[in-house]
Amino acid sequence: MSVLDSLNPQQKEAVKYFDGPSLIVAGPGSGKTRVLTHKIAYLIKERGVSPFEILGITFTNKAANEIKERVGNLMGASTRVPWLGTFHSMCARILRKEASLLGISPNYVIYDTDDQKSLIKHIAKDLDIPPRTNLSVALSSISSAKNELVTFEDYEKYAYGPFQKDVARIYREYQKRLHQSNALDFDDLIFKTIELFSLNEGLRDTYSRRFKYILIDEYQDTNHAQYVISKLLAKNHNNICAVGDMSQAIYSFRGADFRNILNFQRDYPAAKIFNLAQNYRSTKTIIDAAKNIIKHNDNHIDLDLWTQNDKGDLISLYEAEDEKEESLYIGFNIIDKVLKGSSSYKDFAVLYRTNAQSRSVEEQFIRLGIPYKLIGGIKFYSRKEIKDALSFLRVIQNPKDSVSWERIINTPPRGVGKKSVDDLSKSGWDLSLIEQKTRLPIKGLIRNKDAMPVVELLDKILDVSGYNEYLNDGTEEGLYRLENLKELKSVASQFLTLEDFLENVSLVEALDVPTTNNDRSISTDKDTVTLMTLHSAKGLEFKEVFIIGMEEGLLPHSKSLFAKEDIEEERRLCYVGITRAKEKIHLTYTRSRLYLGSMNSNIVSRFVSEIPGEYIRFNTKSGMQTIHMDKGLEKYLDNLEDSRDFNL
DNA sequence: CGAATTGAGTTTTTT
DNA sequence: ACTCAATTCG
Repeated sequence: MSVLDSLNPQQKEAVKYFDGPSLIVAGPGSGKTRVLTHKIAYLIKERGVSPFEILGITFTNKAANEIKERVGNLMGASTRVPWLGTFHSMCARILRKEASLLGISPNYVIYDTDDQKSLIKHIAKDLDIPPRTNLSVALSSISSAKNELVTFEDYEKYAYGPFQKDVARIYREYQKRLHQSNALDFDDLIFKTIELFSLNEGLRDTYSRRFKYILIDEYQDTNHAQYVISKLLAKNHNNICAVGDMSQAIYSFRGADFRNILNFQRDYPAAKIFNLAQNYRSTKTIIDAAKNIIKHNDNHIDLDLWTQNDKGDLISLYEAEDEKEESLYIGFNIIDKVLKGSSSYKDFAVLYRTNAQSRSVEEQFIRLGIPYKLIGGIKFYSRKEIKDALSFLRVIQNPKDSVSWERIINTPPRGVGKKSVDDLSKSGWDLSLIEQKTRLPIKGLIRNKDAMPVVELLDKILDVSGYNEYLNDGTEEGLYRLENLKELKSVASQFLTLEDFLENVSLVEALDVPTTNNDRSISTDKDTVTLMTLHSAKGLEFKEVFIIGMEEGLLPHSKSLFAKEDIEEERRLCYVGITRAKEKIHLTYTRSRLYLGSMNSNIVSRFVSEIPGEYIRFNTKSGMQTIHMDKGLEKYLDNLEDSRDFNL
């Protein structure tokens, strides 16, 4: 059996093409992951390429793991799987090995957004930056600069006006302190790797020669630095395969530049283009509606998506009184179908533009007894106790890490005040001085860090620092936090070295730790409705999808209304949402809604009116009554403890 | 030092 | 409406 079997002709062509650059334009539901995995398997199995010579880059680590697993299935477990990861994880790996050439020691730590914020706050104070300076904006300016490969020297040269001049000073100092702390931020991982490759042509050549085949997924969401590094790596063999779809570019707010995909042919003139336009996921109605919306974008290359699937149901549109009724409507619809046995909870997803919208849905789902999981929201790794525990580990791994020291030097409170912190900071976090002031036996732990399993190290430091005792204060909250630490320990137990563990924690998004109303289990295959933002829905599919808040000001979001390109991105977001559904789309909007504390009356989203009327069935309250009167649902509601106020 | 009160800022989010 | 951070008070 060949790895080419079970592919359609276009997919087959895209998989088979291997000598030279190519761009695979993959519409939603067109079997993109299938093509990627089969292409890797094809190269290894039928073209005799060594896994060692293949590099695969994805948008998230989750996607990388999925591809790893699926390639493994195609190949049989004995074959080695190629390098697969994100741009960041690839660069972290290269730097871990080669960073000494840049004067960075290999035990560097990676600073996340919180670490960056506290560092920058310090800097602003020390440099006497005016107190009203918006430091978040300053930080994102620095981040954008790095994504555009602008050094602080260049930034200083071109800074215009007082704010940018301040940012320039912060940027310089920020880099200096990162270096002193032996730390890199996310942007640095890529920035420094590019720097490394330009300073050391031989090294670039080594990696570029090694990777005969480079595959990059979600190419429309790459930023400039990522674009440059992929070009550097592809220089020798020119075998770069970019996969993406401009209609699904939704991350420009993070520096992604979809012109990278539009310019692919200019950058690689020999490039062959493959279009995957057949959709296997959705009904004709859904595909047609999505196409009608996206064609309103000027900046849109028509892929002419099509499907052989049936027409299916019409798109349902519901005008609710307010957000409560909107949520109730969703809940009733779901219960009705589950009771009838035609669907189970996991077939449904509720998608929204902003996280704040999830609350009313959650409230009603809890009342109605609908199990759900909320994706996003509070991240596991940004919880206080997790950050504290990791800071303890990070100072053991890298005793120069000033941000981590400042976080835990007086946690739990042990009488180290501002003055002492200053002294310690000035000493460059001198370990003897620290032990003297805190009685924290840190030296011994640093000496023995590799002599014991990570979990044991974690247990020890949490004990000797008094952290365990500090949380064990008998409160509900303390117990919950200890529970979370247990979770962290179970993750830690999967790693052999401290370095491995810390790198994974920094680079890999929280293992699925969704909050559920039933229990705190982290198992993901529960029969629950999924609640998430449109952004996090990319790449997923559900039988039925509710997109709520189809209102001007929410989708498109009010902050996007001023610029045409921003509206176009909102439209792509809507397109992504609609194409998640296999069988049915429900759109809802409200006459008025309570949002961030004030009442708003929004008009229905322009994207709704871009769908031709013949695809839509307008649902009214009386339509709801027919569900409401249904015997099964009525009985269900009667059995609930809190059955007040269910009349619409 | 730590608790309590006030105040600003709330799009999307991965790495 | 609500969170989170910064400042002020005991």
